[in-house]
Amino acid sequence: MSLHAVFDDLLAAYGPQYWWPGDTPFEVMMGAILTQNTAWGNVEKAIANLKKNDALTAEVIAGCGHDRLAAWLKPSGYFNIKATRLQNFCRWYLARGGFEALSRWPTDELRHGLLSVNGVGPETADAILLYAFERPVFVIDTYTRRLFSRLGLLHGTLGYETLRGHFEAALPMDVALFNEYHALIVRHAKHACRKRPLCETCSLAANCLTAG
DNA sequence: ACCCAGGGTCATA
DNA sequence: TATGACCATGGG
Repeated sequence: MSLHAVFDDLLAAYGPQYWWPGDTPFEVMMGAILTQNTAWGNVEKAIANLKKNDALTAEVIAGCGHDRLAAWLKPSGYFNIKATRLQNFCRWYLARGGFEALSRWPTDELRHGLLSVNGVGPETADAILLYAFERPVFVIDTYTRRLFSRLGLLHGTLGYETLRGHFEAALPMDVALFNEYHALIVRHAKHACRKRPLCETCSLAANCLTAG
């Protein structure tokens, strides 16, 4: 069972996922921060609040008061921390000229820049790199660790960079492939059901879905 | 009434 | 380097 085979299996089971769920690169970036340890449905509510108030722009988020931003973010949880994180990011983003300017940065420098923002860790940075800037970076999340650990293809205790290196070495450095692969892993994980520990949709190992 | 969710930071040892 | 506390709403 190779990383290629798992991808083929997931794609056959679920079909293309058309990620990231967001209309613009900026929405993708905000969603990447808001979804930290948070169910996506709650993130959608927070993003809807921002849109309803014409606040889904770097200028508004960077410039508005903390408490007002936090109130819009309330449904996504951790709203005080996330208000600070969104403002940290937007101020960094604007100070460097916004999306067009950042699009010209080499991937390594852009990654370091993203990681320099307080509140942006490796997974958030990589999600932004892959889904907003369309760079070939493999995103490692808890679902990825859990699934491949249970399939016996890697040790879940390995560090983030080590895991990312394994995937990127074993697969072609292809944006479309990395995009689809991560999306399929999340799609597969959301199929999890505690009452039904066997995966009935694809042919992956039994018990590859359940949490814990 | 639990458990979990598409993490990250900070304080300790 | 490696744990643990903390952040917080909402769905199952």
